[in-house]
Amino acid sequence: MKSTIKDVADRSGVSIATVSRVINGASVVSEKSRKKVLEAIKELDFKPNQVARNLVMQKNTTIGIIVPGMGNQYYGGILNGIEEESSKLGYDVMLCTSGGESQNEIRHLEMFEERHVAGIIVMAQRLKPETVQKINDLKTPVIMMNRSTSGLKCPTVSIDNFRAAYEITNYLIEKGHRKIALFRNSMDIDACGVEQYSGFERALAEHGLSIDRSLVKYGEFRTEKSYELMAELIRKKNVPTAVIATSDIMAVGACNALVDNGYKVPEDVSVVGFNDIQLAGLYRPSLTVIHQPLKAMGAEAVRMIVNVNKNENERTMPYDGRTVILSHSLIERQSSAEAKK
Amino acid sequence: MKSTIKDVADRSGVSIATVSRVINGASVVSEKSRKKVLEAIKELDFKPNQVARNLVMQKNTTIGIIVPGMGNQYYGGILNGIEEESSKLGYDVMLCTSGGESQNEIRHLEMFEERHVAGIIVMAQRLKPETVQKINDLKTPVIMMNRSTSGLKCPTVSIDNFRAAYEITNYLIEKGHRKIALFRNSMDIDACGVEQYSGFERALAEHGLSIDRSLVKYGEFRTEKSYELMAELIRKKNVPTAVIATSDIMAVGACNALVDNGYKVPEDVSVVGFNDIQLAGLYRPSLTVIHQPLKAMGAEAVRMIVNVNKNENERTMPYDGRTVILSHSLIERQSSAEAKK
DNA sequence: TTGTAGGCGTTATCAT
DNA sequence: ATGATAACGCCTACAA
Repeated sequence: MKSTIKDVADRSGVSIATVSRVINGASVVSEKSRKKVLEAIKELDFKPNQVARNLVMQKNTTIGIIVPGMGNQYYGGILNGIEEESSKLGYDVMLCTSGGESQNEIRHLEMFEERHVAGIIVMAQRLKPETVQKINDLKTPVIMMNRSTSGLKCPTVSIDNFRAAYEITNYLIEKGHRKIALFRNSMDIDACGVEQYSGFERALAEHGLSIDRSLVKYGEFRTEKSYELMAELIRKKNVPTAVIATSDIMAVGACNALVDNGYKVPEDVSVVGFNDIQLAGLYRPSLTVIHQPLKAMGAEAVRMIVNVNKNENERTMPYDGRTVILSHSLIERQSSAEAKK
Repeated sequence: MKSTIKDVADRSGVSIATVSRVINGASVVSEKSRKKVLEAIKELDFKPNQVARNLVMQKNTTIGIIVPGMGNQYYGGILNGIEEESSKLGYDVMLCTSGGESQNEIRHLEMFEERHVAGIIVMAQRLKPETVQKINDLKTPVIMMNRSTSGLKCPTVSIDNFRAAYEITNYLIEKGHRKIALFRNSMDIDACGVEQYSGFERALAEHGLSIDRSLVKYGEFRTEKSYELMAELIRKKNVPTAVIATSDIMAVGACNALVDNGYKVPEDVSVVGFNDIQLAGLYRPSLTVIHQPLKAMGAEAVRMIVNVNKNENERTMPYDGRTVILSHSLIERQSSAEAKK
C-alpha cells in the first residue's frame, strides 16, 4: 500500500501538521523535526497524494484539452506548445479527442468541469452551435484555438487570417498568376475562414481582379477531398495556374492530384499551403506556405488560463471575448513559381 | 460557486446519502425522493466533484501517457487508439511529453504516481537505464509501447519486429536487389532494433548474402539525419539499389536526399519504410512500408491497464513482463520497384 | 427507504 | 515550533 502523511508522522514521531509543513516548506520547522521527517519520507518512499491535495486546496493544476484527433500535425504542433508551457508553469494536461463530433466535445467539456480543471483549451475544425452554447454556459474558463464565430463568448488565440490570406494571394499575383484557385476548409460560418476569404478577395480586387467562383472550393480539411477537387478541375479543363489551400494537407492533396495527372508543380501550377506543419517541408516539392507559430499559440493559450486562475479572486475574466493575435510569416519554398506565360 | 451534494440535499429536503444514492443509481430510492433530487440537480446544475470522488473511492479512471513529442505522427496514431479505447471504457487520459529526456520521463512518472493514475503508457525512442530503473520501481502499472530491453520489467505491446524486417528484406531481394542499405533508429540496446537487425540479416543470409557494414547506418529517428546519411552515401559513390528505413520519416529523408541529387525513386533506388504513418501515403512517390496497427496497439495498451485494475484484488499483474504482439503487414506502394539490371 | 457518521489524505486555523 | 482539529466533497456501512 502507498504510504500517507500519517505513516510519515508516526514513523518520525511528530504530528501530521509538522509533516505537512516540511513537505510544503511553509512556516518554520525545527531542524531536528525536519530531518526526522525527511528521513521517514525517504524510508517510506512517501509521495503526497495529489488527489487529496487538490480536494482541500480547491484547485487543480490540470488543463483540459479537446482536440479533433491526434494524427494531424497541425494539432500536434499546438499540443507541443501547450505541453511545454504547461510543464514550465507546473501544470499538466488532460487530453480528449472529439473526432470532430460535438457530442463528444460536450461530453468532454462536462467531464473537465466535473474534474475541476483550471481551464480548457478547445481545438475544432467546425464550430457547432451546441458546442458554442455549452462553452458559453461553462463555469470553467475556455480558450478556443484559431477559430471563432460571432456567438462564441470566449477568448481566442489565432493569427491574422485576413492578412495571411491577403499576403499569400498578393505573393502569387506578383508572380504573374491571374487564375488562382482557393481551396477553403469548411463552409460553416467560421470567422477564420471568412477572414481568409476576405483577404483573398481584397488582394484580387486591389489588382483589378475578381473572384472566379468556379475556382473556390471546400476541401473539408481533408487531403482526399482536396485531391478530388483538383482532379475535377483537371477533368473539366479548368486548371488554375495557382492554388491556395487553407491547410497544408489540402495543399498536398492538390499537388498529388496534379502530379498523378501529369502536371508539374510548380512549373505548371503553383500550390501554396497554410500552417506549415512538418509535412510542408518534407514533401517534394516542399511547400510554400503561410507559417503559423503553432507552438507559440499553444503556449499563449496556456498562459491565458494560468493568468485567469491567478486573478481568480477578482471575478473578471481578463481576456473575456478577446482575441490574441500572433504573427505569421510567408515561407517561400519549392511549390510556387512565376506563372507560365 | 459550484454546487455540492449538500446543496442538492438541502434543496430537495433529503439527506446527502440519498442524493448520493440517486447519483450512483445504487440501492433503492423511493420514486418520490428520486424525483425531487433529480429536480434539484437540474436546478442547481450540480455536477459531482470527481476529485472528491476519486479520493474516497481510492481509485482513479485516468491513464497517464508519456510520449516524446506530439509532432510525430507515429505517436499520434498510437495516441488516437489510446484515446478512443479509453473513452470507450470510461477512462480518460493525461498526457506528458518527455522531449526524449529521461529526466522528464522520470519527473512525469513520479507525477503520475502522485496523482494515483490507474496506469501509465510509456512511449520512448531510446530506453535510458534511469528510466528503466524508475519504471521497475514504480508501484503503478506501466506498459511500454514497441520498445524493450532485457532489464525492463513491464509488459510491452509491439509488432514482431524480427518478422517485419525479415519480410521486407525478402521482398526487396525478390525484386532483384542485392545491395541493400539499412537505416536503423538508434544504436542503443533496444530489443526492437536488435530484432529488426536480425530479421534483416536472416533474410540476406537465406539468399546467400551478407551484410555490408558500410550500408548500415543510424538515423536517430530523424529525417534530417537520414537525409545526411543518404547524401553521404551518394557523395562516396556507394549508393545502394534499395534502402530499408526503420521509420517512415527516415525513409522520406532518404528519398529527399536522392531526389535532390538527381536520383529517381524507385527507378534508380527503392526506398521502403516502417510504421505507415499518414505521411507514407501522402508523400510522392508514396512509400512501400511495413504497416503497424498503431491504433490497435494503443487500444491494446489501454485494455491491459484496465484489466490490471479490475483484478486488483489479486496482487498479480496479469501481463507481468509479457509482450503482446500485434500483426503487421507489408503495403506495396510507389517507392519500390525491380532492381535495375 | 432513509439518515447519521466515519473516513479518504491533505491543508490550514487555531491554540498551546 | 508544534499539535489537535475542522474542513474539502463524496461514498458507504450501520442504524433507524
